[in-house]
Amino acid sequence: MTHFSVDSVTESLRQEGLRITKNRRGILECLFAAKEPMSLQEIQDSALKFSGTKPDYATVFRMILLMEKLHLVHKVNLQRPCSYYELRDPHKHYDHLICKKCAHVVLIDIPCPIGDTEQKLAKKYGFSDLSHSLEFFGTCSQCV
Amino acid sequence: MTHFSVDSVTESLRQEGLRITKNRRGILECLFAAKEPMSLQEIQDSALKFSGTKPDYATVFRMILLMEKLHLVHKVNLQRPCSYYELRDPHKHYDHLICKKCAHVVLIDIPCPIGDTEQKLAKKYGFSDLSHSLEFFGTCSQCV
DNA sequence: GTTGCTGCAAACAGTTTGCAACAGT
DNA sequence: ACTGTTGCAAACTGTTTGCAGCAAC
Repeated sequence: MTHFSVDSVTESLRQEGLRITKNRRGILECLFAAKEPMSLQEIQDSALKFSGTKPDYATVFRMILLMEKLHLVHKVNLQRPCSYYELRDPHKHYDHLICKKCAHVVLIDIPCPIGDTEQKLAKKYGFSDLSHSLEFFGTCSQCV
Repeated sequence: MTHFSVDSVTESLRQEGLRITKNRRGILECLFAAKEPMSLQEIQDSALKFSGTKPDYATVFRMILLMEKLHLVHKVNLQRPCSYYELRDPHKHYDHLICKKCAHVVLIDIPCPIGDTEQKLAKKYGFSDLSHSLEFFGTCSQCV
């Protein structure tokens, strides 16, 4: 199993029969360089820095859609008007801490507190195949 | 402290200097009758059954906006194209379990698994005034 | 009577699509 | 050469606002 990187994702895309264009490489590189989830707009602007050409908004949209279907990218609910996306290594778990004032997003790295709750819920409510989305909101030290 | 009900909320609104119109009463009644979070569209349609007149979409929008500001209503992230809202008794806690197939929403009534995680996070990341939003997704027994 | 509420209709913003030209394989 | 990808521009959808007439207080 390879390390989750621009190259490994490129390889996954190629396996799907997809073409690796300058645009797509740029988008991938900017996603891997990102420190926080990005909007399509931000990805578009940032991709320019990586590939030298600014992909069309629709191109970014279609690329992200594609990656979402392949579970390489995930939509994060930041309670803002547009959608934000981040790469997801399928072997890791992600929860967020979001500042309500400056909108700064921190990836939490304490053990996920959900633990065996999912199994309890599955049993109690007759659901299967459970997953969850957990976001914390608060005020960061800069904004107090 | 009064029971959370159409009347208690009506009273809160009145205290804010707001007028209680037929529209507003209808919207309140339909929210209290709701078993799941509702979209503005659904609220508009349902209010008709309660007050006899169908409020304009903009009226529903402004009423919900108002109630959101007063923390009487909360937006729920169901990962669908439009927003969904539910009443919130300020003294209760709400987490959801959502079926990915039929979109059925269940309010969870097990103790919230987040427990003291918020305090830990506050300490570790220097955040204050923490809250969270937690949604579980899965497949309900009808949809397996 | 005053002031807030409502319906209407138009403006907005983010998202999504169709299509002809283009580029990766 | 073939077929997937791109940019452009337009269509869509949900959200938000301005305003004149109406209704609660």
